[in-house]
Amino acid sequence: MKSLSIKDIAVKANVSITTVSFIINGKAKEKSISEAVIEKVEKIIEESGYKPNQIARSLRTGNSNIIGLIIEDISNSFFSRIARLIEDKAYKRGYKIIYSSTENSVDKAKELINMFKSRKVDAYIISPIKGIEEDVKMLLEDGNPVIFFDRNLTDINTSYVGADHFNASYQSIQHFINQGKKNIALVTTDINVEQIIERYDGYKKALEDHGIKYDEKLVLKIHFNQEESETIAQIKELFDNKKIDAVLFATNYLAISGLKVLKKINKTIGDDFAVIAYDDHEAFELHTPGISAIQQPLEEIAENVIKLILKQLSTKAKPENQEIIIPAKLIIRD
Amino acid sequence: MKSLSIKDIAVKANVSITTVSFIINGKAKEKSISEAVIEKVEKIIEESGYKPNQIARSLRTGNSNIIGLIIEDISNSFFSRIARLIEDKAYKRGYKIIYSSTENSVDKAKELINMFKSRKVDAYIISPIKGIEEDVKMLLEDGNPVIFFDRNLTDINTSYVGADHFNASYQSIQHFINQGKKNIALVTTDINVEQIIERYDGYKKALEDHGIKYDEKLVLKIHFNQEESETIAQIKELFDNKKIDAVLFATNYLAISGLKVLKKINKTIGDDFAVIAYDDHEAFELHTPGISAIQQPLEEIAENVIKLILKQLSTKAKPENQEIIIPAKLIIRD
DNA sequence: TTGAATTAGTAAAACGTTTTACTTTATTTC
DNA sequence: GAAATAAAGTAAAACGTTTTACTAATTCAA
Repeated sequence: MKSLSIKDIAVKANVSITTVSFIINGKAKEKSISEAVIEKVEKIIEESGYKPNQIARSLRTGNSNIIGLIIEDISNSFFSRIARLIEDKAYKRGYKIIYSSTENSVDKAKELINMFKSRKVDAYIISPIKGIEEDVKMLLEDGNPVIFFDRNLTDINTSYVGADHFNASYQSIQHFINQGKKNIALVTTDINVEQIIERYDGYKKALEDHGIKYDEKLVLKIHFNQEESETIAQIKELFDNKKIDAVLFATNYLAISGLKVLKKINKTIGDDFAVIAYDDHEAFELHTPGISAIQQPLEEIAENVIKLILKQLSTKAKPENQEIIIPAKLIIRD
Repeated sequence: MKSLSIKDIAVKANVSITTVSFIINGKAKEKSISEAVIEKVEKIIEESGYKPNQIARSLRTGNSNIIGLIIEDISNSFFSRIARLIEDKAYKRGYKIIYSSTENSVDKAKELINMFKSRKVDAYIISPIKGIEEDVKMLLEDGNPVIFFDRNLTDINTSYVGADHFNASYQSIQHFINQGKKNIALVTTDINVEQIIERYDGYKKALEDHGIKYDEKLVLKIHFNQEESETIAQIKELFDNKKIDAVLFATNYLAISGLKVLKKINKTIGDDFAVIAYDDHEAFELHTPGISAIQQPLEEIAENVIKLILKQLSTKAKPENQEIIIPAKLIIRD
């Protein structure tokens, strides 16, 4: 069964295609279509279950009502929760989301941008990685709304929404120091993105400000794409060989690996060993003892992202770029 | 800057649009375009960075290379992990995924189906809910490939991939009974979907088969969309007021709520109180003691879903419907 | 050497909309 | 009662592709 087209409706109603189109798009009044015709056509549409072909629409109008979302990995709970919030809010405004994961590969990210471009998405929400600067610049030159979130690329001039990673990290370390910790380790990743660097900077600055010497050996940089077993081995080595009384994990999955290590070597978290994780996780609340964590304001990030995007989509003129930095919250658990 | 069209390329190369189209689509040989022309055109395409407009393509060909994925909630790790696996495999075959969450609302699910329909997605992957039967039937009548996963709707005739919920549930209860448990509770949800019913049936049958009387009061059905605080209160009431030595949680988020209750009331899991969760979760591995869980074979589910879809997409004729039921694995943790 | 087959390519229709510019009829204005 | 305006609607172009059916020139076979 072929699906109905606007023409079928026009024939049934014995009016022109144009008239039907005006009615569908709510321009009937303004185009002076009579009340009688409007009713007749609407009835036929209703009864037949006709739905306009969005593809044809997109081709003609040049916009798709689709927003492209490019993230690192949809199976990471940080991203999937943000995605869900964004989807929700976008949906209410008639936009759909089409998403893809980059897996931190520059090539895949570039490919995705191209794919979205050829699909004429109306806007791009990107958690960017280094290496895609040129592609993003082209998008912006072509007048596409682009918003970065979670991570920023400093040499690109577009709006950004993210948490205040530097301060969150700084405060965590300060918290450790206030507890009297002296040998504070950082387990982070080797991916070269701003938000990770900021966490590192916050760590370092907090140590310096409190007169603790920064010791490179207490910083473990885990290679991004490696097997978890290897990560666990590396963290274990750190814990085994260094005198450490506190650790900040720069991502939640690293913290989870770290907790597995602790479980394995039977080290308990308590007065002589403290842990904070960046990005909260259900496992941390349930853990005994509870694991302190830095909670990113997911809802606020999603809210601001979608607000900026919708504003850009509704006004033709590109508004001023904004950098929205939202404080993250340190949740202390016993 | 307007983006390039096939016409621009044709003009630059001084050939017809048709010729360019043939070359783009790899039909040059078969349509006897000379090697020289092919090279010339390819070079121009390469240099100019031209990418065909997928919307125009879709309009003309009637397919979009997009697969619609309709799930309950992308922020649930079961779905987000499946989504990621499906995305991955689809991407390798040139398909993109467009997803949306139904939040278990029939209206939203129907709306999503319509939306996908008007976007002419090539195939539908759906974790269905009761109430959308008619809409799915229409999709099938129109010749759209539709695959259900995780949950089935028995009166709809289409392929399905899912775990063997009945047996997994049965085995869990059997495990409890072998441990000598007598008062085994089930915490489940009130959503009326097959996979949840099967888990319930497995619970009941296992009890009966082992001569334990089924006691309705030990089954707690949690309302789907309620606040977690309420869920926690209800579980707490169950634990407080009933003599229970083992609990099967029918979903991982219920198990998490349940664990929160245990933590709150200071009840420890051990010889006199056992827990199994349906669907594994990182928190369960980390928990002390580890929480036993039923692990659904995510990878295999995704694999089979995409295999069935791609098969349907490559052959015009609709292949035989298949029901692929994959055993789930009970992971015993101490 | 002719007509069939092959090679190399193209013109134009079609996909389903939106939108511009237009027509026709009725009404108002003076 | 003629000119201007309003009301009600429509024809046709355009969006950017793919694809069918065609042409023109060359080669081949007998």
